[in-house]
Amino acid sequence: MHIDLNAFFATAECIRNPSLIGKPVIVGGLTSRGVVSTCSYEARAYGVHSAMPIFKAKELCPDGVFLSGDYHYYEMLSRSFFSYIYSFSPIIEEASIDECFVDMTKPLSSVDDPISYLENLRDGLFKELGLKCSIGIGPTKFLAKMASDMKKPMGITIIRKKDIPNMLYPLKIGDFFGIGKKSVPRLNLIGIYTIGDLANKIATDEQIVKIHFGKFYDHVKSCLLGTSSDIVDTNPWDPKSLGHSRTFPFDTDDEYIIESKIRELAFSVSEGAKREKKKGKTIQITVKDTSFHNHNKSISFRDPTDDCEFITNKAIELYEKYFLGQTIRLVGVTLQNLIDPKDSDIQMSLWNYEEYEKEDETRLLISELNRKMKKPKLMRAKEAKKNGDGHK
DNA sequence: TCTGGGGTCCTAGGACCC
DNA sequence: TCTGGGGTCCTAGGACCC
Repeated sequence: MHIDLNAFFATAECIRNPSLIGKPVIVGGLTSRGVVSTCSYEARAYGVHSAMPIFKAKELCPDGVFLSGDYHYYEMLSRSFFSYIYSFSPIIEEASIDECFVDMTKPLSSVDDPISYLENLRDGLFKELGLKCSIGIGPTKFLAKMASDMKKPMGITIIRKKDIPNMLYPLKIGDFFGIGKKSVPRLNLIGIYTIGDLANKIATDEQIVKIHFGKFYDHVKSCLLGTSSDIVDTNPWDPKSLGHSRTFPFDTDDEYIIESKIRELAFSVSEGAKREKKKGKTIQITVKDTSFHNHNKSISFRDPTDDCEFITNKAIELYEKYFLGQTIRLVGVTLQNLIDPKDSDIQMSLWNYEEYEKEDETRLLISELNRKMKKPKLMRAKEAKKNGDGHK
């Protein structure tokens, strides 16, 4: 089973303020550069949707109720949601704040009428917590996920293996979970507009589909056959990276403003790492330029860190080295290659800390030299070409 | 006063090692 | 006379999801 809360943040606001029920509620960043996070179905009727700039939502729905959101409150409600689901099955994969996969093999095996059982689950959630959900049932996580998307709000949908041609093939290719808006035009180019077209193309010209999807191909094929994973992963979230970023109210090249923000972000990142009991080997800074392009610069170390000062200094060094003077829209700091310090303590103690430092310095020196070497070489080649004496 | 912030995973090239 | 094969790590960029 895949279960998805409908318009979660907007519904959450209605729960604590019932006077909002029935109104177009729009939750999102209320700054000039904010976007819609979630909105109620009443707001969707005006054409408002997630990720839409707030200013546009205000144009479409001037009388909407605009709220900035309260993530801690949503998190709390989310915990209650999962607790409720745990009372049906202990095998749950928490996929995000408002959705999860649940292994219902056992609970459903002793049930005569699965639909009324699921209606009961859905209505109980609404009665107990005021939350609305859509439920999808299938033999794989993919099919359950696709099913829960089909009837919103409060829908219950079953996709059996034999239903795949009837229920999935007519859908637009962009509805396939994992195929996004960049891939759609590329697939259109080879005549794939629907999920059925994709299945057909695999049957008739497998090679071209393989080239398009790369490593993703095997997964896509198994999804269409109804043989992709049905394993509900109960492991708690184990972060691989932790980062924070901020969009400035105005594009800026002000070194003081940007570096102050980097300090704040680095502090939050360090706190987050400590909270999660993680250390990272790589520090990355992200910059979004005025044309919305992202640029990342990162540096790695032998010894993982969660140290605020270290992260701050490295992030600022990266900024000054690569972006100083440039006008930017957003800056971010991320700690990557996270490891559990417990796992590396043994290895750490085998080494002398100063050896680590020396290694880092040596490595930095080498990469620095390489960078310096690279340019002149290229320039030499260019000059040689220009002078027509390349063979010299 | 025009488009957030949190993540995951994949690709691809280069340096380096044996 | 004219350049291996296998592998890891680092870095940058990008697609995708909620």
